[in-house]
Amino acid sequence: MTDLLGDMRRTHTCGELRDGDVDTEVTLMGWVQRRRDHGGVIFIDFRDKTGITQIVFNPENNPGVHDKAQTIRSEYVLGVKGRVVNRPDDMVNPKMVTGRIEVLVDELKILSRAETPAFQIEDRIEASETVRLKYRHLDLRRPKLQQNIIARHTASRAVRDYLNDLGFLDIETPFLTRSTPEGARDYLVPSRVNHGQFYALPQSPQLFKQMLMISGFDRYYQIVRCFRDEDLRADRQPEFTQIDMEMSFVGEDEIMAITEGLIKTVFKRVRDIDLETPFQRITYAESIERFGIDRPDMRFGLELNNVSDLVENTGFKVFASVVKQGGLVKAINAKGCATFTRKQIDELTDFAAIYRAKGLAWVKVKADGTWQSPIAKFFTDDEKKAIEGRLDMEKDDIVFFVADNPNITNEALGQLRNELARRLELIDSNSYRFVWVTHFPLLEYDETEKRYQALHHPFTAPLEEDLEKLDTDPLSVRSRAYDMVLNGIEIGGGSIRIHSSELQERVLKTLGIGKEEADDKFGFLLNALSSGTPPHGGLAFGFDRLVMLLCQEESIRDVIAFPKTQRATCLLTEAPSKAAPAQLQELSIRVVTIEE
RNA sequence: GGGGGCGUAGUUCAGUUUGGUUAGAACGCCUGCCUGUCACGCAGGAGGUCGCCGGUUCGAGCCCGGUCGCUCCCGCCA
Repeated sequence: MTDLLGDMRRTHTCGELRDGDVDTEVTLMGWVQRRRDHGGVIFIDFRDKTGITQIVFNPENNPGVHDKAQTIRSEYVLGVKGRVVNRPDDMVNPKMVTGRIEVLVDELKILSRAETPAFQIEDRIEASETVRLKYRHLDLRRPKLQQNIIARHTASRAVRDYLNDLGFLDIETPFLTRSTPEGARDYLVPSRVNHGQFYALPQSPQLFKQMLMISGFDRYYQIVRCFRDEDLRADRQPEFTQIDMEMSFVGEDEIMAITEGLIKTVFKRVRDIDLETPFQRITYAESIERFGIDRPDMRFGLELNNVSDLVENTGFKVFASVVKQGGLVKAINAKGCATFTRKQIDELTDFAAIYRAKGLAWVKVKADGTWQSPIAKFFTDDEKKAIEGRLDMEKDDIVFFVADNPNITNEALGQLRNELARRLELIDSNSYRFVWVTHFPLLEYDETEKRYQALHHPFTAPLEEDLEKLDTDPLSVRSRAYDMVLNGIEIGGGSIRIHSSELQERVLKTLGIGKEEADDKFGFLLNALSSGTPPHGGLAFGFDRLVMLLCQEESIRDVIAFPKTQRATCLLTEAPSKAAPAQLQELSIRVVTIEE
């Protein structure tokens, strides 16, 4: 079985032959998609990553080859040599781009036999995620996944071309690095030569890229793997890829312009879609006010309205008491949806409850303009009139209210807005609406740890004009952070960084990180910051998410060649696995079970 | 850590509400026939630890308890 290939070499791919190739002698290599044996003539759909060409074995043409072809089964790997011929006029297959031709085979090499695959290699075949991940090598043969992986490559290449042309340098940063206390849980790697000590895999190259700016590299990028040991989602994997960028001597406007150009280039190259730039910008405060969440889907309306001031003294105690305790009452008007049934309203109430809303009040406007609602009796005519005016309520509308603390009201109603849009089919899946969300708060208060935390990360610069409030009213300080949001999904985020060691120490102090701890954990950064640091900032895109949206997939697993399951395992390799005792011995590690 | 969905032939599923003879269908697979199909067709056939463990029962795919796996979501995570 040595050198089955012999001197046979591929001359064409399975997706490229057309009318113009008729009478050409060609050699194709690929996999058997499907075999149709008519007793006499045998047809095979012959597949490689570029497409499918029908190859034909005719006993009149070559009896020996035809006999051999009878043993061929699905997923066998073949090399075939033959002549491109036109199909008879009434046998053209308009569904295939190669459907006007076929290859009449003279020479056949069975390069590899194959067990019957666990599932058929076709896009229309539905296999469970378990089966697909266990046989990932087969799943990856399906045309859709092949297109996704190729689109990923095209996107990656477009990014590199674009940034290289703008003078960005691709610089690698360490994977074996230091644990940082802020942010997500780290993946740890034990050190053999330093017993009892651990590296952390990077959650992002944040500090290294800032160090590179301090070193004078000006413009840096990297398409880089990052690691976070947190629970998974459809759009979250424990290892994921970022387009990581950083620039010196720039402000928000230059970073946004360059990254808009980047996204424009990627959409053009991968999907041939022309995006309009610059993208719309709104502040965080405006986003929360109008959409309830910081990643608004701009493809539809259904905006939120604050009615707190109108119901502060209403007879409906739930609303009044929420407002008096500093909460918010906000509402959405679903125009013309008074036809919603009790069941539909209950479903929406359950939906809001996922986001901790304790209830979902509603009002239908009847044909005569009066309210149909369990809470109608609590409102005076003046109050009703004021609410109707604020929400533009007309007959056949239904309005939903959430009353709670600001976080819950905004989140629950913002999510309800998305859900209503899905149910009402207001979303055009072919539309791409980008928006920058700017001026995020610098800090948030962590109730469980009783301290402030950086919303973005501790190196984000505060807005100059808010600096004075850092000590007096830290939560009102806005930052120079920005997110790029596409169709309600955050695809990238970044900020202008702090470039003075004094300000950095001050922010760390506000975060409850004292001088000693700061020196221990970020000493190298503070030291570097005081050695001549250019103003700088950057941004990182979630590359997997971006490709997912480009490929119109629902899960990033479908744009990652070898993804992990929700329990962070790999069904193909069965990672993670136990370490051999000798390995643990070398690392000076003993595994014990700690009772909770 | 919590909530929802799923787990039955190689694959996708039905069957579980109301426990009862030999667990079905489609696709795939195997054999035979078939010279123009392209989701080829026709005839026949093989194929099952009903995820796993335990319990209830004369009897469990079906009821109960536990457990494992896949998945969606909340928390967590940018």
